[in-house]
Amino acid sequence: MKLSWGFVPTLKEDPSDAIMPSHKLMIRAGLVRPLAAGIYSFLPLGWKVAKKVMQIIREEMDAIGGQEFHLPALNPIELWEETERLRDFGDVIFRIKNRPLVLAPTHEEVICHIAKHHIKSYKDLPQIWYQIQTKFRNEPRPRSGVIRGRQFIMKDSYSLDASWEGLDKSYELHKQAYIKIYTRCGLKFFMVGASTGAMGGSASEEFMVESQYGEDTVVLCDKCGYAANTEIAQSNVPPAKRYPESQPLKEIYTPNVRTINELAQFLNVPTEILAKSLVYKHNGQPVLILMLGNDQLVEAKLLKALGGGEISPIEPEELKNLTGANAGSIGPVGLKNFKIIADNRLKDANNLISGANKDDYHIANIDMLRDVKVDGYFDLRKVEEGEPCINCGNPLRIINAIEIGHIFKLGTKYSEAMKATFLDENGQEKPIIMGSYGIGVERIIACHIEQNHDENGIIWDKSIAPYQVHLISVNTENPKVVEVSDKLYEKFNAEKIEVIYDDRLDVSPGFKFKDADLLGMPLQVIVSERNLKNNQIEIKVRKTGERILVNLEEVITEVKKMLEI
RNA sequence: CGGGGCGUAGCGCAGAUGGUUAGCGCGCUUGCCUUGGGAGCAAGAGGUCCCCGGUUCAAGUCCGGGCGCCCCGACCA
Repeated sequence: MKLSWGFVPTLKEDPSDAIMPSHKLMIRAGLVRPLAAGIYSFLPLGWKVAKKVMQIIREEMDAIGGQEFHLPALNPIELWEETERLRDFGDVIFRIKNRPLVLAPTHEEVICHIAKHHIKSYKDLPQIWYQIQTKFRNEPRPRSGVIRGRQFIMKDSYSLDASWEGLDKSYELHKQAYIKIYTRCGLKFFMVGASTGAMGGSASEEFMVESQYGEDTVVLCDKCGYAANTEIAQSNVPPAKRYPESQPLKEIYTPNVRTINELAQFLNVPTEILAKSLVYKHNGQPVLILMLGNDQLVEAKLLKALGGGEISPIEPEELKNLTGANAGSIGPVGLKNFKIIADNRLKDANNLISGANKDDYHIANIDMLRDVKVDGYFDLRKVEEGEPCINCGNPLRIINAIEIGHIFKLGTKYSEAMKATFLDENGQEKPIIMGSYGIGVERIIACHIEQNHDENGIIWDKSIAPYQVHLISVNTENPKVVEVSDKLYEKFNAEKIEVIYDDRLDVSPGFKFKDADLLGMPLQVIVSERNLKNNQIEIKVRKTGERILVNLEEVITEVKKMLEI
């Protein structure tokens, strides 16, 4: 491609509303343009990168026996009612106004629909079906350029198995394929245990890229390798104590004390004997949640403990009506018509202090066994930096990360709901056992740029660079330079080396160099008057800045060597 | 969905207390000139000042409403 006619609109200045380097650079280098919030147009250069990423994904999915589909983005709304996900997704699902259709945010339903009609026997299994397709999600807040959009490209695949062992195998195949895909795309990444969320299922893992801009927080142990999303992460923090003797309950006057810290200070006691009460509504019913001290509640854990459904913090007014007290004075003792669950750290503890359900009063010496009717203990707390690792005791680290892939063992949630069954060896009807696996294509591109850029621009890995070579002619007033450059361009093309050629006659050398660094092709081949005098051509490595001079006749050979092709 | 910010030329922005013909840099067009790190000179083109309504002799500017975009939070399959 020649820049004299190619559409590569580069920008000298950063777009004002971009924060992340990848967002700025994708726009400045002419890869994408915003159309609306969370909606981007891919321009030729960006689309070329996307196609390379998709090709890598395709090759690795094919290698594990995946079969590529192309499923419709428009789905009948009934399909989504069958699995109740129309309700579960809520406003996130785009609905079509003039037909009973929705824009699919993912494709478990369609896969099940096909499987239901065509998978009849255990002999038809296993299957791995995948597609690379545009997904639609009405995100409440798109952000970070292409990283969270309302429309995005996703590789989604689905495994269909006759047994749980089969699912394990399909899951493992995907895990290995994903490792290869991200490695080939030149990403530094890691895996964490993750929450299955509303997708359901028994287990899931996420592929993560460390980034200060990441929307996820993950807990890492540098010693034993423990890694988990904070949505499920646990640590080895000590539980609250159980003293030999439980003191009698005692009401204490605590004027204007609202928070745990204020309470600890007011009573001059450690936070480890204080039980914090939170009230949520679960499917419309109030639930009291007891946490130790200043422990933070993880809503994903709470949702899991409650078995799914809808949860939200209770409104202050309703809280007052139900308990007679305001937040800050709520407690488990004497509370009626509330489901009460507690964090594991509080199990069997005694001599605790919590709210009295009366403003400005707390109750001391609460014994979880004697005074509280607990409906269950669960891990509900957020792990904090420096707490001992659950496996080895080493202090844990907490970092932000961007999720670039997620793999789920779904089980039979969808096949049961949609009656996608098969006959097993004994002629018994069984639901198909499913797995679901996703990769965000734009996120791979954005994360690659996050990890590979400098103050001048992008530094592409050759595996997904739009072009391998950026050919530059400087001193175009010299006909010899133009002639040699043109010939080199033809030669690169003949040799099937992808080349973008800055053949513009009216652009100064400095401008071309800046553009080349911004676009970030792995090698720059520079044809100039001063080097041509000695029959030499300059090759610059974008990543290292290293420059070498080679004889004109050796350029192609040298470039091939440097690109290892 | 809560909180904050912004909306003026393709992009980045300036336009106190309302007051002529709305500016600046970059980019764009034409000409001259220039060619190793985003050159220079000259002449140009380009505007629904986000939209609707109001106040006023007069609104980019003040008031009301709406829309859009960004950021923080909530949510995130």
